[in-house]
Amino acid sequence: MSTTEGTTERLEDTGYRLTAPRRAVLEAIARTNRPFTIEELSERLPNIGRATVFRTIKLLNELDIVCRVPLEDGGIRYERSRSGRHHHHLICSECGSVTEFSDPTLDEAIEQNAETARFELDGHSAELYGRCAPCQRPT
Amino acid sequence: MSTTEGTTERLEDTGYRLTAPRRAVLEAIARTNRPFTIEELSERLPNIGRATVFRTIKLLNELDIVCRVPLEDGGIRYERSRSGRHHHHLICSECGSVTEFSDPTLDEAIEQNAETARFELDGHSAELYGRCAPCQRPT
DNA sequence: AGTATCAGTGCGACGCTGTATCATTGGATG
DNA sequence: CATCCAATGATACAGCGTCGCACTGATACT
Repeated sequence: MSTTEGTTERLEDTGYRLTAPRRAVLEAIARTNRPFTIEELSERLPNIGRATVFRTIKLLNELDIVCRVPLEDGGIRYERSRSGRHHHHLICSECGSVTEFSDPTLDEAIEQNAETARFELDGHSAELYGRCAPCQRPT
Repeated sequence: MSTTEGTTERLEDTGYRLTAPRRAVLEAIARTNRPFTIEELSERLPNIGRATVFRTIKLLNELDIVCRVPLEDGGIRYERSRSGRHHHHLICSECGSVTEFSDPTLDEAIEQNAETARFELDGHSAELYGRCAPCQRPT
């Protein structure tokens, strides 16, 4: 729910319009607790054009309200960003759950490598694939 | 050139057939020094079916002979893997060059995070985006 | 060497994900 | 409440990759 709250002002402050479709997308996302594809989201919003859903998610991604989650197989899902800031993902291949984490040590290791290579770092991504704790229980 | 050499046996040893199209793809890759898209590769091999190029690259990727390079914009390029083993990428958004690097410290930081979250790690990816040293020269 | 077998190929159709176009609509502002 | 232009919806399109299927040719067996 806090997703919808703080966000409406975010949109306005950034000069974007708060329209009915955008509100609908935000609400749909707030009601979701698992990573979703655009297609899934679009199906749950039959009155909203597919293109608009794509456009809205792209926008929300730029505003760090949702984040892109690249899967191991090359697929893409999205999830509402809990922290709203830079982070990495633990992606469970069993149940599909995605957990965010931040780690200064990890970020520093990345920066260190860039520096060594005299590489001017703009951004980076790091995804961890495997099985989350609940999914490790014996079958 | 070493790409073609060691690889032919790799294919045979793994039970795959060494066919003319696969040889052609390997040679084309050996002649390339920059990351490529399948489409580019396919254009350079007009006698080889597009599907076959896809299939071959998929195979070579599994054998760690080429590696997938996910770009910042979501696009995918491939590059022949120099090390043939686990590594990360420095991806220049200016010239598109891709540099491999390995760093035990980085890998360890990743493993540490997985452990903390009681996450059973299968694999991970880390991509660094920015500008390589030559591209930082004043315009 | 001759032949049988089936992995690999080529072609074209298809599917999925995302974007472009463009006429229409409806928020924000004064 | 009138104006303006960002945003929308519908649809066509583009890119990337896979599928299905008939054919071929590399490998193994005799």
